[in-house]
Amino acid sequence: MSVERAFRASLREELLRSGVSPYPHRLSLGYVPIRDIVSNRRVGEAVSTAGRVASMRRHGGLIFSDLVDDGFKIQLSLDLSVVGNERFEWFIKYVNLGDFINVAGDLFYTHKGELTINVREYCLLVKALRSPPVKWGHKILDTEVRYRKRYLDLMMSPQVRRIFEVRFNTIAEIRRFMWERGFIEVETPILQPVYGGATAKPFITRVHSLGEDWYLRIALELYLKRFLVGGFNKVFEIGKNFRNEDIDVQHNPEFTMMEAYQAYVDYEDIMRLIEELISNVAERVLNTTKVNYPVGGSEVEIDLRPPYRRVRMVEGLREFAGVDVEGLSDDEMKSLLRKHDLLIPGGYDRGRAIVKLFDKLVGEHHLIQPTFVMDFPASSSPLAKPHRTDPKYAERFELYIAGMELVNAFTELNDPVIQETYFRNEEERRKLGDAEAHPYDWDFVEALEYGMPPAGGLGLGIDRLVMILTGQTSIKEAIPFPMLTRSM
RNA sequence: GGGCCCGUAGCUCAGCCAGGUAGAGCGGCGGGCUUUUAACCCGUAGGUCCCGGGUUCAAAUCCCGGCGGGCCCGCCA
Repeated sequence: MSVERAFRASLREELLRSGVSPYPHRLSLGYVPIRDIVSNRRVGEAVSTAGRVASMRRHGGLIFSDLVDDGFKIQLSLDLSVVGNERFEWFIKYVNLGDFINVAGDLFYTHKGELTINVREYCLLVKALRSPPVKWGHKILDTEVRYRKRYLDLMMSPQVRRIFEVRFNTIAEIRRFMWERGFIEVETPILQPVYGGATAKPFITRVHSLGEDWYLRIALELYLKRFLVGGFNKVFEIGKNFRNEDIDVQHNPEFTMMEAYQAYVDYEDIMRLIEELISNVAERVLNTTKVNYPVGGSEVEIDLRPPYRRVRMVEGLREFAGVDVEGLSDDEMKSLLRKHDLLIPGGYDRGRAIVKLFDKLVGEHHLIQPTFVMDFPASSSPLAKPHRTDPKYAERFELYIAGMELVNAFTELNDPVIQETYFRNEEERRKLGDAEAHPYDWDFVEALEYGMPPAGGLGLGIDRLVMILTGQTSIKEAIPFPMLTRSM
């Protein structure tokens, strides 16, 4: 490596001495994207383009080379009899794999039928001091290198590039969908004096000018609801959340959520909104609502077309685990928890116990096709409105796909007195050892006291949606620069 | 927090079990070759064997500790 780098650095020096810039400011030969050239083949026509030299195959006085530009590739041929001896030799001496060049020439098809630019002129644009780690189109296999130096992963592998094209198209389509339905995209603070909107451990950061420790947000929820109080009826935000918890195949400490809140609707309306959103986005991004996803070692076809199955949490436990929690006494619940090695931080609570059992016995294993799990126990949902027919439950649901939780949504709690009670309960649980209990947010309660319209809201994990749409089982594959330990 | 696997050339890996001169292919560089596309042929350079300690005449190899990565479980939305 160091030998090769030194060699290329010496070429750079030679170029500078000879008055040729190894990093010119502008393209001297013009530029049409390779994407446009290959999609609009006009054989015989003169074209100019630019890109990275991805391969070279020399046959005496003829060099075939592949030029890659913005994910598209075209073959060049450099013919000694066309460019002349001097420019031919210069190319061999000074142009290496990984360099960027600007070329002008004529389009033709080779004997093998490949569209090729017969180069008349060329110009070096960038002298790369390091060569590409693998041949273009081949995957780097060392996962650590792929994550730490994602630019190489993107550079070398069209499949990896494709994942991120899907990711950013997905975000664009979500945005378009929400705008089309009249939602306004807003911004809320990432740095917050009180975190909230989810149960998670936060990152703490120092605000020097205030002399205070603040938090990086763990959710968007409480500030978006303040928009509802302020009179906005339909708002959404796409942004990063930060949760100071474990890193694994479904969790990255920094991850992307879309949250949306709509006045005058309930969680039933939100279910329909989500069905439309996800199927619409899949259709737009993939041209299909059917995706293949590995589940338990084999590919399963998942159909994102509505309607999605709706199942109450207690019914799910009955159907998939054979447990009728509504018929169990607290003592029976506790022994069931013990049997499955489940602990409840902050002490036993019937609602939380039901959720624990559901997560353990049902969640990942059974909910492969899109399924709304409805009606969580009220005590597990301090920001959701109690159920209209049974206040032991909350009007809350989660959407599961491929065993992953993608969406969490409620009919939003807008009674400030109940909200205050829930916050107090959470504070009590915190004192009893539940580090992830929801903090008390006085200002939010005060906002509710001014009146928040009845509303439905949702949070969608975008990284996980991208995993589903691209068939990836690790969230690191769906995040461009996933979090890894600093050192290498 | 627990378990399993991995770390050797730019890349992919062999060598480790059973200690004795650091290897191959690809890539790089030099040469040859005017229709190749994982081009081909000849030659050649390239090493902190993840780090530290121990055992030994001798450690990539055995032992201990650490670091980094992957996966599974626990915890967690």
